[in-house]
Order: sequence, then structure tokens, then C-alpha cells
Amino acid sequence: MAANSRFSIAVHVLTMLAKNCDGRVKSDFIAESVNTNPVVIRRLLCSLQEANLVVSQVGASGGTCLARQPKKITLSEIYNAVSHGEIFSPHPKTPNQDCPVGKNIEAILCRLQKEIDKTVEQKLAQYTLQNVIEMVEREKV
Amino acid sequence: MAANSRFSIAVHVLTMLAKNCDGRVKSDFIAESVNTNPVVIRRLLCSLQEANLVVSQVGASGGTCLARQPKKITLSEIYNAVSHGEIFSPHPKTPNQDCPVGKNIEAILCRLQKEIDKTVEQKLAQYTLQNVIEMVEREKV
DNA sequence: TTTATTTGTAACTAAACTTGTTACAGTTAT
DNA sequence: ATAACTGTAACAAGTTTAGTTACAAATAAA
Repeated sequence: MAANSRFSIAVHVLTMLAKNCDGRVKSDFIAESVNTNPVVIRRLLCSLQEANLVVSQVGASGGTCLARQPKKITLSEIYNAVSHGEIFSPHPKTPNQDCPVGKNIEAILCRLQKEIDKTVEQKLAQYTLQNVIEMVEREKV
Repeated sequence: MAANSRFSIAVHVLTMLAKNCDGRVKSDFIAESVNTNPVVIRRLLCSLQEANLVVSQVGASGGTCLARQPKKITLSEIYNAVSHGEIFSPHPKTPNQDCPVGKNIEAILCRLQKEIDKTVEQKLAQYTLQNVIEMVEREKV
């Protein structure tokens, strides 16, 4: 383990919700499709709820539904809801500040990090959940 | 720990080599600037050597130097040498193949993954090690 | 009002990965 | 011959991840 698959599962979960948009979907049902434990799904749904992508209802005949139409949800929003975009990590320990390279490299890498994040975000923003649904349908053929 | 900082360290290491391009640089010297153990640096240098970015020499008065001019080394090459570009991971377990979403979502996410990787690669390819050196110098002011 | 169902969440485990560290074999200049 | 290096194996400690059990709280339905 130890490699973040939350975005993959989140896209899967939201696609399930979109295809069952008429009612509230239960975490057990989603978990069966994702092939995992319902608690894993509920944990993820909490993050998606914080990001205002879904609405959950507790109690009997509760469940979750999308907060918006699939065409109004971008993959960028999904990504931000469940991951913090870091293509690479900074130095584990602060570099030697007495070395001219060590003193300045962190700030440069930090700027680069942000620039890449923005690039990824722009790419992911090109796709909506609706696009994913259409791809799933097309794939079926 | 448990967050890959190899790219950050690789850029740091290569910048050190570029600024000491006249001779062979020892792992102990680099480790002091990076503030880590020389073995960590040597391990990284092995990866950079496999990618033909540096040349190392064993034995007394050995060390490492760049294999090419800094302006001919892109950050994209560095990234590929030390990381395998994965912005997100696939499902840990294969989704339920009896569910239309579960059956198709993996292929779609895989294509998306590759597309994002290409985007990141293009972004990183815009910068060379020479650019980083210039940024380090400029930062110093 | 009682009961069954469902989310939310805490606590724990096992696996994977990362860096740091020690140790040492092999290579090379002096 | 000796000292100084790299390359690499082996292990420890810390972090993160998904999976799991358990249960409190909320809610619909009987």
C-alpha cells in the first residue's frame, strides 16, 4: 500500500452517484463496486461533502447524492477535495544555510511546485464528471 | 517521512555539481549542503548515473561530475530519473467487474494519468539545470 | 414509540514506502 | 601499501495508506 488512490476512488464514487442520481446511494452499494470496505467510502464521502460536491443524509434510508449536476463538477475540484497536489516533496531536513545552494534552493523548488500544481489543476479542470460518465458509457461498447 | 523528496534533492545535488564543474565532487561534500547522510546522496547519484546525467568515479580522489552542460539537462529528465510520475494511484483492488462503472473506470483513469504525466513532463521540460543555477544566483541578492 | 437502517468517526492493524545509518567490499590515486 | 572514494546491502524508525471492527447518533418506518 502507501500510494494515494483517493482521487481514483473519488472519481469512481462520484460516477456511481451520478448514475444513480434519482435517489440516495448507500456506502455499502458503492463499496461493492469499488471493491473495498464501506468505511473507506464513507471517509471519502466526508471529504467530498466538505468540498460541497455531495450531500449525505444520516439515518434509515439515508445515503448520499451529488450536490450539483455532473457537468458542473470538474476533476480539478475532485482532486482538490481529496488530495493536496504535490508532485514532489520538499527536502526532509532544511538544507545547510551556509551553502549558497542550500540557502536558496528551497524557495526555488517551492515556486516550481506551485507552478506545476497550477498546470495539473488546469489540466484536470478541462474535464467534468459528465465527461467521465460519457467515457464510461462509450467504453462499454 | 514517507513522501518522496528525491526530485528536490536531485535538483539540489545537480546544482552543486554544476557549481563545482571543474573537478569531481564527493558525496560527503554534497551531503553537507543537503543536510543528510552521504549514502543517501550516493544512492541518488546512482539513479542519476543510470539516466546518464552524471558520471561517477570510484577510488581515491574519485567523485561525481555532470555528464553534460547544465543547459542541456532539463528538469523533466531529472524527474524521470528519480521518480515515476504518478499524480494519483490507481485503485488498490480491482473494482467489481460486474458493475458497469467498476468495469470501465480503470481504463479511463489510466488514460487520464498518462495525459497528466505528459502535461507535467512538458512543464518540467521548460526548465533546464542552467535556469535553476541562474535562479539560485539571483535569489542570493 | 420502538425498531431497523444508515452515516460519522475513533481506534487499531498490516503493508508499503522513505530516509537515515552502519558496515564493508571493491576500486583507484598517491 | 595505504588512504580515500564509490557502490551496495542490511536494517531501523517514522509516515502514510487502506482495511477492519465497533459503536454513537440520527432518522425513517413500522
